[in-house]
Amino acid sequence: MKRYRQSAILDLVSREAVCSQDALGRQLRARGFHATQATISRDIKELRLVKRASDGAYERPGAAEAARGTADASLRRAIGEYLRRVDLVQQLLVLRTDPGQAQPLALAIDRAERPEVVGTVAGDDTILVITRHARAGREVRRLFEGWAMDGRAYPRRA
Amino acid sequence: MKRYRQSAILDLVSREAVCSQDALGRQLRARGFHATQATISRDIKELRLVKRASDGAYERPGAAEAARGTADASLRRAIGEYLRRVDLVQQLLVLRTDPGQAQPLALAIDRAERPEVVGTVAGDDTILVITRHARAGREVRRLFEGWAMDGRAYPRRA
DNA sequence: CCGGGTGCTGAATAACTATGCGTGCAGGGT
DNA sequence: ACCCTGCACGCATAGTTATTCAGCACCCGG
Repeated sequence: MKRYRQSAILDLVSREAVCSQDALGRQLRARGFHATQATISRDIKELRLVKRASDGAYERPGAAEAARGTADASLRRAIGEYLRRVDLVQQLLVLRTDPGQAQPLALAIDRAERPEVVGTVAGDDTILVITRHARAGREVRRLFEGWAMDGRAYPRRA
Repeated sequence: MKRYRQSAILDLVSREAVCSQDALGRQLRARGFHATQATISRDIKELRLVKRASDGAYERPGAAEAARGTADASLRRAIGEYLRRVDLVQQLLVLRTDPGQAQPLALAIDRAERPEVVGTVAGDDTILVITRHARAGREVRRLFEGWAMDGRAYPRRA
């Protein structure tokens, strides 16, 4: 029983954002498993799942990295994860992240080696991206803003 | 204030396993920050930290992957994380993991391309590793068992 | 010098998760 | 057959985290 149930948990969690063990319990019931929250807590621990603070969903650690492909896909993912705001001044792009996240995002931008981007300077929560000219800046902004919208569909609690 | 505090949180969390927001609060106080659990909860959410179910510690997602180097180091890490038991029968090594973890571990073993290992077959929580001969099997077992002991030093709650 | 925002925070509390304890159910040995 | 031992589990509850509600500071336009 335990084995099948735990597999079902992995499956459920990979398909959709499940934010509480009770919710998981209900989903499991729909699949024919009956388990209390206590049991699910133990399962989750054994499966070494991780709970994201940002939306409370459970996931397998490294699930994100498995989905990661090229440097470009990586950048896309980093943007979806870290980018908060974008401002454009001529050919200079000012990106804001939550505190401490500027470095990883800047790294992803550098690695993507986009031709329009001349270079980046990153502080703690701000990145300055220098593009070749204002036109390139606008393009990059549009691109980044589009990506930033992508991963925003997690359910919130009521 | 918020910014500095959040940076301190990232720093603390990367240095040692912190399992609760109250504990984090105490550590912060030692560094001169005063914040209630409510504030820390919000910080953790903004920083998008993740809470491991296995030991309750907070971490940055991808912290593990950043620390990852060669395929060998990756294997080492996967073993520390997933391997539960090892049995040896002649040149056949039977590895046990928690449910659903056999596939990722087998993948890591394959990728390491160790010369003693001919191939692997993985189910849900069991991996069969075929080595060239019994001697090679013993070597690999010793190696894996050593690695499996490495990462076992997380603090537990009292 | 006001209102009206906005952002950050603490206190209280609701929501969620972990765990001690007890039960029942195999499997193994005597 | 009977007693161990180990495992899985539920119940109750302790422990941990998220959120709501308010208050305060700051800023900006009138």
